[in-house]
Amino acid sequence: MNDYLEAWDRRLRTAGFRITPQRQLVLEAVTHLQHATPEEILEEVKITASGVNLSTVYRTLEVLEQVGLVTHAHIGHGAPTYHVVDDAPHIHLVCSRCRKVESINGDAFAKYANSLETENGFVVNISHVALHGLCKKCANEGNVVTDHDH
Amino acid sequence: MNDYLEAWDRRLRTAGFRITPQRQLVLEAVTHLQHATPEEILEEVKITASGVNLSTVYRTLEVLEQVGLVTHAHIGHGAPTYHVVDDAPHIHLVCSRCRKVESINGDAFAKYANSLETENGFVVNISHVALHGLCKKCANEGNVVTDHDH
DNA sequence: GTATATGCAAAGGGTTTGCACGGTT
DNA sequence: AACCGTGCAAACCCTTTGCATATAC
Repeated sequence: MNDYLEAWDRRLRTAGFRITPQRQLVLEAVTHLQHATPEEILEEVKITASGVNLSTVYRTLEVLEQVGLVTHAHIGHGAPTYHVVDDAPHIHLVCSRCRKVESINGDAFAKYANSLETENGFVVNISHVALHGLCKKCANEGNVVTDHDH
Repeated sequence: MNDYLEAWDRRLRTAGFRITPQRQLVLEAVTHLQHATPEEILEEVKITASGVNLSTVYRTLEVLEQVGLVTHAHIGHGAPTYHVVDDAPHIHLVCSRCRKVESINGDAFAKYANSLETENGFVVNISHVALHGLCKKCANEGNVVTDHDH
């Protein structure tokens, strides 16, 4: 583990939140699943604690995000996906045609983000970035960028 | 005007779609409003044709996007915003704290996008890009990246 | 003991869909 | 005349909210 997870409870406490089994389980589920929607997180949590409610998952994710333990990105049409903040910084490439999602190293993007910060003062949340377009395979097959996506 | 708008009806026709008043009005509304949600587009369209239905706007936007006349980006929590494709390429910076949206020139981003294409084969739809983070003002004021946003 | 967190159920926003009618080709 | 596009209404998914109960502190 690492500082983030060792100290998850301290993070919550120092921000004035209470420690509950639900919060622990949701955080563990996000950590374990890597990129999961609230619904998927609920299913994971229910394996251990079947009584947990979806609205609790939503409220918990909001809290965990507030204290910086998790973040989310918008991939695909529907629900956002959550992941723990200390994952290796990465960005998401979402194919508008085949819907496949790739996670790629965020270092190159970070350079662009830094120039943005220097020139515009805007600080990008890199973990949140999802770029839409055509993956290698689809770009080679077709040409019209349909992009019905998300 | 320009090629895109002069030929909007040909674009549709050659793709096998029919020309209808609704499609013309929706395209005009998107052009005029610049970054508008389906709901906002409907209101604009209704000024001229009060009988038009929301579902028609959705279906029409899908068609217009398929033939490459419009595209959309995800800004804020809720509905996506649509804009015409021949707008000067730009990307959106969405502040997670104050919710303000800036549109900035997309040239610098395009360089990063090109490197992505070279190295990963992924072709980014630049008009679709929305980067989330903290705007200059909010970055200077606070520090915790809350990012409740969408 | 008190304030916060949870479960439940209902409501809400945004989007999609089935169907019959009307309009474009 | 044939087919596509539209309006309408219902259904759908995802998310939020009010309230009473339970729980962490």
